[in-house]
Amino acid sequence: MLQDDDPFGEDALESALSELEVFLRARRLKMTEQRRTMAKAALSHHGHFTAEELHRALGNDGEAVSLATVYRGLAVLEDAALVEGHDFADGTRRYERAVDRQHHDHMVCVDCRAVIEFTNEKIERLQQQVVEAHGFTMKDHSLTLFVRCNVWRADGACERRAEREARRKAAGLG
Amino acid sequence: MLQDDDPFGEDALESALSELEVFLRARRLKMTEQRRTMAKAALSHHGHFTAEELHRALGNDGEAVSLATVYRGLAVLEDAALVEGHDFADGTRRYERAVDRQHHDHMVCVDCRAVIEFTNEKIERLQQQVVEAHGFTMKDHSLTLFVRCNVWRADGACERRAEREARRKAAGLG
DNA sequence: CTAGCTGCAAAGAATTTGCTAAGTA
DNA sequence: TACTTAGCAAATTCTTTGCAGCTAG
Repeated sequence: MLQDDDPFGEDALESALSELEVFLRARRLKMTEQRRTMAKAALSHHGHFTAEELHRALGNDGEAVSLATVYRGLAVLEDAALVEGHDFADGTRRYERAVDRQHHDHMVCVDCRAVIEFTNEKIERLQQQVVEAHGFTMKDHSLTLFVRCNVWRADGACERRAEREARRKAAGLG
Repeated sequence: MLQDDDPFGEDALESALSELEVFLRARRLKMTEQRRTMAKAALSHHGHFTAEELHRALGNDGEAVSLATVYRGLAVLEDAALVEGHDFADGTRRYERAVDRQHHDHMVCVDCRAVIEFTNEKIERLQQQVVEAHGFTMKDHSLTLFVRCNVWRADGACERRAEREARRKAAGLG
């Protein structure tokens, strides 16, 4: 799931890593092998990933980092703004690279859980206006559109849909 | 937390309950004392509440419903569109009445966790346009603006802020 | 050296589920 | 009566934490 192709560039990665070092130094935290490994993997990955997935990916590379450390490390990387965490209302937090990326929002397919990104400047501006109109300060915002991506109708890409519905039905509740 | 004043009206509540009955009948589910009790409490409550809170509220009224049943019941009420569930990224699902209410989005204060509602037609329309432009079907959407409501500066209403920060600091990562 | 880190196993919080008695249509 | 529920407790899932030894600065 985490891929080796680098949509980011060797140099960009290097610069992000030194950003991380600056961040760590500023709070007397340490640059460890694990943090470096995780940062590299997280930044090179394109798309969203969970703690569990990052953990598995590192395990496969023979660069194993314990799951607890992955959770702690992701918190650090998020604080350092190298990654961004999202809550897509399915009980599992998802992350994505936050450096060298423009801001965007998400659509999540309720069938197959695919995540589609989009940007809309007008919406951004309107959000800011709403917050200001109340006299508040915007710290963050999260816009997620839950959609049916309809892909399954064409080529079965939403195959997980069937699974999930079967599971749900079997579990009772109608 | 759940209050007895009814911002909803006796008759509106009755009509919502029969809506629920129709929903249940349509899927051969049963109208039980617990479901009726929960529906009443949930609908009469104004503002957001958690499963835990609803459970406690019913317990206090001497109308005890087990926590498991509250969870299952909220799922039914949500399916029946009597309540709406939200995920404000703090690990606990929150609900609110969904009948006789216009759609709205939320601002959540990152300091005191206060929830402020707002509506913005323009944003709604733009969201719909985005989804359509991709050929998807909108099933739901969730827009949450995380803000600093600044109230604490004036009157201390955001006092929980201090608590939370202390806890966070004590928990390490700091 | 020494504060901070890691791995491990255990703890936690929120939510879900299996099972059996009980209730509804 | 037949099928859906409720309550309870155990199980799950994701995430956090305590602790003892390890490591970077």
